[in-house]
Amino acid sequence: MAIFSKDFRCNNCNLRMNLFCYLNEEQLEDLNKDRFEVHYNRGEVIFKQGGPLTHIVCLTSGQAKVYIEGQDKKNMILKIVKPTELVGGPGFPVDYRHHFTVSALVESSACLIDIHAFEKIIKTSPEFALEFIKYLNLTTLKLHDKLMNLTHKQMHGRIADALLYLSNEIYANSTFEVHLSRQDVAEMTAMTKESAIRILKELKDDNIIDYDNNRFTILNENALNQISLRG
Amino acid sequence: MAIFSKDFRCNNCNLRMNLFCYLNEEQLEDLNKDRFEVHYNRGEVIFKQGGPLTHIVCLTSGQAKVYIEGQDKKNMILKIVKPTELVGGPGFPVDYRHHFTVSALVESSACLIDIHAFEKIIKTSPEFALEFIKYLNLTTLKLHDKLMNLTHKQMHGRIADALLYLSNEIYANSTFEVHLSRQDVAEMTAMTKESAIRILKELKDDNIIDYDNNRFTILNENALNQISLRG
DNA sequence: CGCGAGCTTGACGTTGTTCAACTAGAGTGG
DNA sequence: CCACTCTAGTTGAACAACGTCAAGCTCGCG
Repeated sequence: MAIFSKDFRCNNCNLRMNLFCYLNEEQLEDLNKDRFEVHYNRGEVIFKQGGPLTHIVCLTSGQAKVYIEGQDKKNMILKIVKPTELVGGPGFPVDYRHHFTVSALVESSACLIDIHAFEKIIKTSPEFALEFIKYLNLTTLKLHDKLMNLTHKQMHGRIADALLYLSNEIYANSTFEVHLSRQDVAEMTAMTKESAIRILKELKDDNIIDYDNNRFTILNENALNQISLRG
Repeated sequence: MAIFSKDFRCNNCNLRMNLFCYLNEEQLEDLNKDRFEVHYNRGEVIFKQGGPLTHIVCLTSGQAKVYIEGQDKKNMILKIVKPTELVGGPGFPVDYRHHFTVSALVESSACLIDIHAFEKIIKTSPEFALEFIKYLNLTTLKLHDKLMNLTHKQMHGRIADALLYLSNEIYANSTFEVHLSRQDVAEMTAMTKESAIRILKELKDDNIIDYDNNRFTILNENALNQISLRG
């Protein structure tokens, strides 16, 4: 893969996040020194909740799930990330620890940027800092949405949200094959896997969606939107 | 109040948030030009969800509630703010609109800083920018907590959380008089006011808390912590 | 062929909401 | 001063939503 070639550098990286377009050549060159690529197999942990936040991660290929590990195996999937999304970690610069776990859903690779180099860039590029603040606030807005949806909607609405999220934001297609287990779907929607299965089946019986194993098709997006809205 | 005196300026403001200690005299002087105080009566809206984000607000006296207005009057109180907390608004610099409403729970006053002046400070002071990022990430971490608590705990645990929050973080006292209605308590804990009332009564019957009207006393903090942990 | 992991289904009990009724206190107008 | 109304608080009963538990299923793999 080109990304692993010897003369590959941030400057000519076409996988770099749009956030980094606020940096000049020199800054990118600087950044290039303190980054490296890592390859992950399916299921492998990219970074772990509670572990030290030494690098900012930018997914360059594959797909990963970001989740908080609660007590009694009660996890909560915050989002799915795809290239070339940054996975910062809110521990920066609070306690320099990770507050969620990220694990690869498929074979993936990621660009790891040294946290101090990242901090230096923020300090030297005000435009970058502002853009990073924008990114953080966007994340907060999505969290607000998630909070409202998960606490105020009942299961049908929550499953509808999850399906629309996958279809629209992750796969950009009404048919898609997920790399998530039923348990994962449950952890996205704050319910038990049994409930998730039941609601999915109901939606299938009502001809709103169809699926076979992990291959889903949204047959009636309007109906799904209605269910999402009604809660 | 001294804060309204004519020669009152950011430089000698003892109400200024610790965030601003990263600014020098000149920057504070600059900031001083683009700020002003506003006084609010109980119940008045300081800024409104959906409205334009023209100023960053820093509460200088009183107390306010920050809440998202959902459909069908299903609101969610995100937090209570007290002096001298900043209430930024995640719309900055995303869409320059407010994404939650802030209203005064008691007579309050706030320092309103022009959003462009604030943006300018971020661009001119890297230390301030980094500190602001830290503040944003702390907010995100608290949101994660809230998300986990509200989705994975049942009502007793959620009420316990709310009481501990008020006692420890807002009033710093085991006895406190809230300016919240039962409906507000319900909106903090994502349940109906009937349920909130029932759980509060149960806790009172079990001698874990006591209350008369809006004056609460935590009698057995250990028990409350246990309830919070058990979910 | 047997094993284990993930998936599925049904029965059942618990949790939490809804609805309706009742109470207390604060304001309002005659 | 007394109705009257309005709002917030409270309670109980009925009901729906959701989780738990247990059983059976499928499929890939050794």
